[in-house]
Amino acid sequence: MEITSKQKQLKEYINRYIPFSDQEIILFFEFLEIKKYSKKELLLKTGRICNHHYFILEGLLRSYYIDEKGTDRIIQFAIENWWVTNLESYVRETSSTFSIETIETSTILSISKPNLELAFLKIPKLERFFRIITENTLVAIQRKNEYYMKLNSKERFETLLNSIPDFLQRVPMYMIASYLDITPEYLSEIRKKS
Amino acid sequence: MEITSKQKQLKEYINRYIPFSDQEIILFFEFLEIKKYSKKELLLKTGRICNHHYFILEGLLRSYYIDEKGTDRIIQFAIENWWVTNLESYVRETSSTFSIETIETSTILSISKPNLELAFLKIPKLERFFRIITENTLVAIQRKNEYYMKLNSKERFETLLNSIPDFLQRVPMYMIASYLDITPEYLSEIRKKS
DNA sequence: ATACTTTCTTAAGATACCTTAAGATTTAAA
DNA sequence: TTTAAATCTTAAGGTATCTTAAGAAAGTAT
Repeated sequence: MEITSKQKQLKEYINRYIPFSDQEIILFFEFLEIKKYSKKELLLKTGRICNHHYFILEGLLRSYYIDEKGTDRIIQFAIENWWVTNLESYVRETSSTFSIETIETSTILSISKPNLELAFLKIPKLERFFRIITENTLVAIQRKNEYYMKLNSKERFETLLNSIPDFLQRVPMYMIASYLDITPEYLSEIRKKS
Repeated sequence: MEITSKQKQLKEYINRYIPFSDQEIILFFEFLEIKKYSKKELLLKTGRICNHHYFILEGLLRSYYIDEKGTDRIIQFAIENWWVTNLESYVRETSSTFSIETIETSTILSISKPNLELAFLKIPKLERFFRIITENTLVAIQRKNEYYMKLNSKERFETLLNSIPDFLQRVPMYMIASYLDITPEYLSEIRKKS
């Protein structure tokens, strides 16, 4: 049986961490759903329980909440070949404190909690794989914290651009400001000085 | 075979997440080392590769680094029944960007990376257990981030005291200030106002 | 008990970043 | 092509928090 290009993309991603055969990918794919989203569609809404893991085949998402003043606060961006979820809400089955929304038109794979549990039984290697990507997520979050503590706004901005250069093209400045936890006005000043 | 009180403590902790029999605990214990540390001893030093997971049976630790101005910056405290490591350093085998040190006299279990891999083979359930505690760590870090973004210094201080009330007795103020990412002088002002 | 070290406080001046408000520019819609 | 919506910039005044420096209080060792 031939594998599709989307299956191939997922396989290449998984193979970074664990060897998976075409057979295993095809088997895993049966537990997944695929869906295309247009701009500004919600995958997860604040207040709901998150019961999926999402894998971005194509596109760009943001996780954010709206603070008491009504301002969007972006917690995280996510691009192609990233897994996204609200792990706290997923694991504890508590209502999510943030939303996940597309910034661009995006193609997303998703797996529900019951399906993931079934998949763990059918493909035991997956347990290890999900431990590893959870570890990686943790490392990424710790990195972000670290550079937040160590750097001032200007340095945070530069670090972000260095790590994902095409962000300037793909994400509006005011969203980058929100992610950096500064006002758009102040980001504008910072950029002027550079 | 009777289990020791330390084995019992670990068992009770693990049983919060996964059922483990006395037998399994005794088996797992063979992969662990136990050691007593006095105040201000290092478990992990900046620059070294972290190749252990640590479990605190008793005592209090901090993770911290020293910034370019020579000031200690505390990333995390950890108390009884917590696992501690530098996961990035452990997973990627890169040199650690922070140190882990005892604040109080502490009794610590540790497991080395090779031993943990062996233990995964002998006790497959452990793989799930470590996925779960990694998830929990991630949730805790995300929580901390969230309240850092949402709250001002005074509110952060109050939140910390509410979550771990005996911290005031166990940890000096200047360390709490460091953890809250403010100066001791400013923390002093905040507390005066309360 | 005395001296030494660690921890905590006070206060004045400095700075990073925010708020508000308005206008300029770019992008999308009719 | 014109209009409306979204995004970005500028500037003035304000606030949270820092820096420096010094002294007070508490804890520990001789």
